[in-house]
Amino acid sequence: MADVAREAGVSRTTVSFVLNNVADSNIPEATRERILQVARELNYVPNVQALNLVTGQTMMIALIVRQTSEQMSIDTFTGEFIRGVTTVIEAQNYHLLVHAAEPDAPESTYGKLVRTRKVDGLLVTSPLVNDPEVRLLHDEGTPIVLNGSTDADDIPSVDVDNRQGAYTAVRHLINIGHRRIGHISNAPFSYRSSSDRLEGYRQALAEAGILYDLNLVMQGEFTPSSGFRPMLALLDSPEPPTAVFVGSDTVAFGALEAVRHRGYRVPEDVSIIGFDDIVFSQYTLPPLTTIRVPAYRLGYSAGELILKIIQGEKLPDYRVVLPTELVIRRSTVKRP
Amino acid sequence: MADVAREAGVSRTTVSFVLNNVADSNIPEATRERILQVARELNYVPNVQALNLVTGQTMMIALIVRQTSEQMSIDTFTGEFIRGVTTVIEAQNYHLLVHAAEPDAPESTYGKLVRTRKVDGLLVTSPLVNDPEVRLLHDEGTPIVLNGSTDADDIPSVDVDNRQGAYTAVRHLINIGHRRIGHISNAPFSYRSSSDRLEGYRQALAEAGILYDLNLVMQGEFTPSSGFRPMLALLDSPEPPTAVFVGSDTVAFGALEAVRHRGYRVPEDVSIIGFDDIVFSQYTLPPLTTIRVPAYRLGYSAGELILKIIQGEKLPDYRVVLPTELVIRRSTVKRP
DNA sequence: TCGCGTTACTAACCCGTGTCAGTCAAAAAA
DNA sequence: TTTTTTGACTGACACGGGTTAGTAACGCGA
Repeated sequence: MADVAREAGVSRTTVSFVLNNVADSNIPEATRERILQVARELNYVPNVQALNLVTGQTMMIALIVRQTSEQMSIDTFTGEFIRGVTTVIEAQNYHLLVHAAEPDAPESTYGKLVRTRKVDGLLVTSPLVNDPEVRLLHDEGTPIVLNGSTDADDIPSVDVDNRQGAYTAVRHLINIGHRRIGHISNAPFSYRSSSDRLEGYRQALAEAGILYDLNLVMQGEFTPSSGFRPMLALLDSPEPPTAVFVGSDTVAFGALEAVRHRGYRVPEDVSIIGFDDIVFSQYTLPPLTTIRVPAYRLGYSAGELILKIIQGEKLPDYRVVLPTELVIRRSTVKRP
Repeated sequence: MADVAREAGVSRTTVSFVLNNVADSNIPEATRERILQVARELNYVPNVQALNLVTGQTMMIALIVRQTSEQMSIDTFTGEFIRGVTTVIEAQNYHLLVHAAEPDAPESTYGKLVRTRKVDGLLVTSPLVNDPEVRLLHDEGTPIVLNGSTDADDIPSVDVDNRQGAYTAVRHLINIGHRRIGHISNAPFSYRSSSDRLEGYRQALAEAGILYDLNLVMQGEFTPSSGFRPMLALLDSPEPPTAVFVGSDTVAFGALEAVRHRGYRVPEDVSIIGFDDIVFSQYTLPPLTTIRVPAYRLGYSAGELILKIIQGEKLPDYRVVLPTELVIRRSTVKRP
């Protein structure tokens, strides 16, 4: 910038005024043109580091991901989510920093990012949603948005309507004649998403006057293999279900496998409905009926929300809840 | 830092010396202790922006991804790759910036990142590997590592041995008695990965004395649906193959679907082998025989390589080629 | 007592930018 | 003619650190 100033025969201040289009700095058109010309010739590009230093903004938002390698390899959600986030924030000149929080290093691994002024705000994905560090940072005034629901109602978050989605799924099974309906969760019930989905399941049953039977409720944990045993258990129970609501497509793959393993068929012997609608659910045998979760739009919303918070907008409600959608394919069928 | 200096009754310089453990600055233990104590009390954290400005380093590496939303939703590779990269670079205090390059904005969208000093280096994923911008940046001296192979041999890159992997796949089919073997690519043949895999396919055929038949070679494009039609075409041909090597698991899913669609069975009527070994390949019906690509390790290697380049290490060879592994499951079977 | 080498620091400059408070000459108003 | 206003700029400080060159005080040997 100093070079440009020298070359154009003006002060650095003037160059700054011109390049930033500062109002009330009456620079005549001739000078302005000359400066722009020189800047172009000298191939001037501002140093954002210096800019950040003086403005106090980093134009950077961190996405904190805590997943094992195994989870990551299964996960198509995060990719779509990232795409949604970047689409919004890059349009406003922000960038996304992806940070993998180590499961064993319990704290301050990501708090450091904001304390050292590396980023302006934090997007935190679900397993960390109840981390005390999150609470602390939020109370310190750090712009933060959770992806997933917590019990902490005052922290901004973005999530899908899990209860409603589960309700819709089970309602669908009931509508097509099922009364004995099992459930395998997507994750341990300590996760809010799991307990919310369970609640939706129970609500649908209650409305239809079906008794809640604890023997029909099993716990899955993210992976296909975690759906295998629970499904076997359901099939082997004295009074097996005619339909099962699985809280995650990925877990449902293991469940499908288990049904085949016992020599039964989907959907003739058991109907199965999943949750998430990942791409591969179209290609299982049979294609999986499921509840669609708009991963891209969740990311998009999270991006919008964090930007608003960073820019100090006062919003009436900091929580975004997106609707789900029932996608009927071939793994569920009318009970004769 | 000025606060710490004032509180400790020393100059800012001294504080800097102590905090950075500068050699040859003989600060007595007493003073050192006092400064550290005050820094702790005042909860001092350095401002990395300021540090970056003075050191000229940003401790930031960008990963440039160019994928459509649809590709992203299928992709489990990128997630694992990211995990590999962050594992290495965060250990050295670097961070990863993920940038989604718009397919329509052809250039300088990511070059800007390095020119404005936002990042110290670039990791570029495959669709962009032949982008002229890449060439330009490399020639300008930007530290850059490609994920995927190009014809430009002088640019550092990380990739799997595509030719060898394909060779192994087809060799496997030949070993179990197949002679009429089709191929559906993972991507258009303009992609280096596709043409390399095709080459491996041809090499295996040639070695076994099998004539290369162009009618048996089809083109896929990333998605399951792009594997559907080509497979139908192969099945409907006058002399259909008894086995097909598909250049991508994802595309293979569509192929499996096509086989069922025509009322045939895998592997009894056609054997199918994929490429990538994504998690879901274990859960197709039948589970897919495939070639494993170490996504995490590719990311890890890419991270190591870019750090070495940034730190100015002169390496004999800037190209990393990782081996693949044959994973035999149930979609391939001995030809009677 | 003087000179010199250590020890324990510090003043001042630099990185690349934004921005406020002036400055100076020319034009307009009194 | 003198004063005021306007136009066109610029000097200097700030952001939060790293670093080089230098200095004051002290101890020690001659």
